[in-house]
Amino acid sequence: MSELNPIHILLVDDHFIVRSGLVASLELEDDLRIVAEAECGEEVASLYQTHNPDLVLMDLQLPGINGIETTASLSREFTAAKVLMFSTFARDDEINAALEAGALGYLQKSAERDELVTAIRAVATGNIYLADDLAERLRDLRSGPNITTREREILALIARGKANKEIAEALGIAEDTVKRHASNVFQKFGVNDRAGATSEAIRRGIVKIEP
Amino acid sequence: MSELNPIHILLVDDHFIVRSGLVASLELEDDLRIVAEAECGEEVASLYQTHNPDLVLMDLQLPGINGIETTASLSREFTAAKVLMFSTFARDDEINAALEAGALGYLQKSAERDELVTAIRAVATGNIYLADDLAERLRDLRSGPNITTREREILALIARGKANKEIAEALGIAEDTVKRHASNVFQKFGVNDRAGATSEAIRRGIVKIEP
DNA sequence: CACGGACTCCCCCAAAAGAGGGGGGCAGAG
DNA sequence: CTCTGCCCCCCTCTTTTGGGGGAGTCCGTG
Repeated sequence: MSELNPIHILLVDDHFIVRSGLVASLELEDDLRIVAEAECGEEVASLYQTHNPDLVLMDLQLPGINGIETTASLSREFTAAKVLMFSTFARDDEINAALEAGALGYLQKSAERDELVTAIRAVATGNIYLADDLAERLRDLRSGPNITTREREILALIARGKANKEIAEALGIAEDTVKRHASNVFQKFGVNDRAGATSEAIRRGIVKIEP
Repeated sequence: MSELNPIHILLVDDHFIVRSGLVASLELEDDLRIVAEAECGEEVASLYQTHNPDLVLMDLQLPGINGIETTASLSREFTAAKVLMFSTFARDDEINAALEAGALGYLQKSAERDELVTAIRAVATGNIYLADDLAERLRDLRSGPNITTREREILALIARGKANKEIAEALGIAEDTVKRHASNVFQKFGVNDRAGATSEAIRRGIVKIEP
């Protein structure tokens, strides 16, 4: 809280624009000090060790190992690490994954400066920070239907246009079983065909889409 | 190029972090001057009129009217407006839409500072700026399969899990016609079922996904 | 005007999908 | 130990899908 004991921050973001924006904004607060910057997840561990920051402000979208994985491995290595995740989006599954990986807070990049500073101070002192609306959505997610790992696998293949028979062969199970899983997913999603399930899966971030 | 004739920039971005980052970075260049900032598309027109900037640096993702629509209406009103679109992603369809809306350049936020400055100078003097890889992808897109409006409509309904019969009723056409359109789309996409088509459509940005 | 593209509809048909109904095994939690 | 959730398999059934053929209109461009 005072200049005598500033919050040391390790910044992790691959966009220089964002880094310079954060540096410019945060250095206006005399209790915040950015002591190191990383451009990718790979650099984080060693920078953490040398600078021992009070808080890691981490972008979720990072090239290579992403913010979630970085957070997870950082938390494993340094259990005291306090991570505030910082993302362009507020996707339910990402928030969930970030918190499970050990992040203490999740903030959208659209957040105002005040909120950012509040979140930093909260997380640096070991509190959990989540904006109201995010907290609400997270509750919905946790109470919502949970898709099993097997169902995820089938879903991923369905979204890639695979037929039940192909999926069965790929997974080494009977086609009937694939249909069974698919039906269960449809029910959980409240849809009634694979196209609808595909949309849902992509929307919920269960299935990633890439070229 | 000189301090006597700096490039006046209107910045449009809803994220204060990005704005302050850009201000911090660009003011290091003495031929660049940010003369105004807008947080949303609605503010752009009047700010443009009062400041008459040489360049508008516009974020594509804006709340309310997005960067593309804003660019389109700005270009209509002020034909001399030079817009450099600035986006987190490099989605083919967005690049295409941005250029069609009248933007002279498209830059990813992951761009380095050098590239940003280069792009700004290029666009401010009326040139078109597109990174190599983006230009290449754009060519692919233009030469690639073009989906007709009717096909888009059908695609959107397919992605929402509608059956052919439902789509036919919704559009007031025969189910056979829906199937015909669907088949054509499958062929154009190189997929063989509606789930695959849904993925493709979402990936290409033809179908939007929202809660 | 002729041509191509978009849109429309018709027919047929094999294959797949989706919704039921069974049942069994195996883990972890209570 | 029982119960629950996940995973697996088999069956039947109806509906949907997707591919093939052919064929008409309308519209804009060359």
